[in-house]
Formats: sequence, structure tokens, C-alpha cells
Amino acid sequence: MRDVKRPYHHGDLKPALLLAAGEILRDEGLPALTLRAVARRAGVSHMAPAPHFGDLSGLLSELAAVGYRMFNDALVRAQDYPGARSIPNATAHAYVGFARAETAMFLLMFRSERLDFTRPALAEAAGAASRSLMRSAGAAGAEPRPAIGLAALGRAVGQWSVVHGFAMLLIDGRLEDVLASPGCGGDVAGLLDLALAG
Amino acid sequence: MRDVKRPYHHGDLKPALLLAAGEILRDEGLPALTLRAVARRAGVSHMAPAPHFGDLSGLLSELAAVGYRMFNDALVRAQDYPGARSIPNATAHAYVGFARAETAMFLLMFRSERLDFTRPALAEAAGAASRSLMRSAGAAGAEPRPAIGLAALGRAVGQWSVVHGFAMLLIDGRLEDVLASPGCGGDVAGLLDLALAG
DNA sequence: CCTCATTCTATACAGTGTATAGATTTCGGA
DNA sequence: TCCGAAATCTATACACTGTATAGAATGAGG
Repeated sequence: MRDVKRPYHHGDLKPALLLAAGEILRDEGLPALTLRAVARRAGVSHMAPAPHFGDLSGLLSELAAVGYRMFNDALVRAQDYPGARSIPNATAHAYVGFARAETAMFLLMFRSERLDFTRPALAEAAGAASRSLMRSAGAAGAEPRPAIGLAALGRAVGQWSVVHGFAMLLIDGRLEDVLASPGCGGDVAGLLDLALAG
Repeated sequence: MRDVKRPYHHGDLKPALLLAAGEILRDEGLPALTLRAVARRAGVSHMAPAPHFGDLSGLLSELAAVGYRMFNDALVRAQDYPGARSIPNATAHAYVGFARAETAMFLLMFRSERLDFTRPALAEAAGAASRSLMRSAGAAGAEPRPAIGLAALGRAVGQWSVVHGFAMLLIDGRLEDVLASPGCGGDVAGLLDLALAG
């Protein structure tokens, strides 16, 4: 922990930058997540991230990979929870819960125009989350094996679609009128159950 | 059609700017839709849009309002089409069809961070589309009247969620693995039917 | 005809991503 | 141990963005 005079080389800059980026994302939102802001927060020059991440897409993609790992953890934790009513229902609530708790990260993961899914870290993390989702809907293999059955595949895509759409509409405030209606009383989880049942 | 020397005052600049913005959006995508690019395309100085739209949010919001009107037209046209199997199914296909045909506009309408839904034009156009969707799911009133019935409301939200999520996942290329699987054969409409049935 | 609000231009400024050159440090091989 | 090469970080520069401001040109009303 040298403090008095920081050395020319940071020594641990890559994780430090990811940490700073995560803080900015959480505190100030996705639009504030700029390369220069991250470098500023980490206390380095604004071109210091380049050797580690390349360009902005690189930094955002690696941060999104971190998010996908957290996301996947939340999904499998919900699926393994013994008291869950049903696997798909528990997964759905975990999905929407993550979107509500980590909104900015969720937006980075699913709405950022500048993610590079060819990056191995991001491709693998996003693939793992996708597989967890498919598994929750009963499409056991997750990988598009030759013989999954079209019905199971449709069920999986339908499950993913309804949960993803619900999360997006919720984040964008487009369900506020519905949530404010009497009989609903702002109960997001209840509305999600209704939507899943419908 | 004066051509030789354009007058100092354009005379019809506001619709001309909206037209130019729509062309840029369609040809170059949402990230290219900047205030300066629109002004350039319309052949005016980059501050000329200010008196008509205020700032960037104003221009984007009014263009999004145009998009929501087109979107609503497509929805009601699908609902009124006599040969439709079922109203919700027809609406769903129109929804996804619009997202595929007008992808950039769809992203502006549902994914832009800089829309101002307090603008009357945008609020009204988006509200009309929302009402059409609710109507298609059988929640007749559309407005959150006191007594719609929670089941119908859940059905409407579920329908909207699944279709919106499907469109978003499709646009983001996250269904490509599934679409490439044998038995699916890249048939988007078929996959949507499967997802709706699931 | 005069005044005044509106429309449009010109300029300026802070912010962004990124390319490039150069300084500093680390590291591997002789 | 020492030296050259590679990696890391800084400094500078450039094009681009949105937006604030001042001023010129035009149109409308009295």
C-alpha cells in the first residue's frame, strides 16, 4: 500500500479500472460511464486504459462480463433454492429482481450499443447465463442440440421473452400506469406472477 | 421550389428536419442520429433546429412520436384485418414485424435514453399505441379503469411483455442460436408462434 | 414605415473517443 | 549483472458531439 508517491506503473490497474467503472455505473448510470471518467476515478491519465482494454467497447464488454456472471449466479441460486414454487417462476423473479436491483448493469448488459460479444470473456459469461435460462424452462441441454423438441424450445423462448420484456418495460416505466391501478397496488412481484399466468 | 439561392428563412424547416432525421435513422442507424448530422443533411447551420425542437431530446422525441403513430397504425391495421387467426396473435406479429422492418425506429422508440415523454406529441402517440396493445389483449378499456379485472390486466401485461421481449431479443441477435437450430430453420414468425403458445 | 419577435448563422466552450509520440518501468536472455 | 525489448503510463492533438451566446436577416402587426 504505497501511498506517498504513486509509482509510474499502477501494478493492478485492470481490476482497479473495472472497479471504478462499476462504481460509476452504479452511482451515476450508464450515460456517465465514459472512458475518461473511469480513468479519472482510478487516478490515471485518460489513455491508461488502452493497453488493458483497447477501446471503450473493450472496457464495457469486460464490465458486462462481470455483470453476466453476477446475473448467472443469481439465476442458479434461485433455481437451487429449495422452497421455490417452480423453477421457471423462481428464475423469472430472479431475472426481474436483478433488473430492478442492478438496473444500470442490466442496461449495460442488454441495451448497450457498444458491447463486443466476440470477446471471449463476454461471450462465455453471456452464454452461461443463456444456458441457465434455457435450463430453467426445461430445455435441458441448453445447447441447441439436434433433438430438443420444438415445443420445449418454444416454451424456453417464450419464457425468456416474457421475462425479458417485463423487465424492460418495467425499467422504462411503461408499466407504471398498470402498477398504479387499484387492485395492483404497486406490487411488482404480484404483477409479474399475473403476467406469467396470463 | 426555389433553388438558385435559398432564402435566409427556410420556411418549412421543422418537417424538413424531421424528414432528414428519419432518413439518417433509417440509413445509418440510431448512433448516427445527431443534431449536427440532421442539420447538415437539411442544409442549415447546426443551431438551426434549436428554435423548433429546443435540444436533442426535443428532436428525438418528435421523431419518436412519428414512429409511434406508424407503429399504432400497423397494430390497428393488423387487428382490423379480417383474415387474422386471433387478435392477440395478429397484433403480436405486427409488433415484431414493425421491429424487424423499422429496427432503428423501434430502437429510438423503446431504447433511446433521450426521449422526453412529457412532450405532448410523444405522450399522446405512445399512449395511443399502448392503448391499442391493451385492447388487443382483451383489456377493453385500455385506460386503467377501476374495474378491469386483475386476470385481464395480467393477460394484457403478459402479452405485451412476451412480444416486446421477443422483439428485443430478436433485434439483439440473442435468438440466432435458436433460429439456427434444425427444425426451426430461421423462421422468425414460426418461432414467435411457438413462443406465444409456450 | 417602424418595431419587434422569430428564424437562422457564426462563434465559442466543455466534453467525448482515439491516434500518436515519448517517458518510465519491468522483464527475459546473454 | 547488464542490456535491449516489451509493456505500461503520460502528454498532446484532432475530429466530433451538444449547447450557450451574440448577432444578422426576415416576417408580422400596428
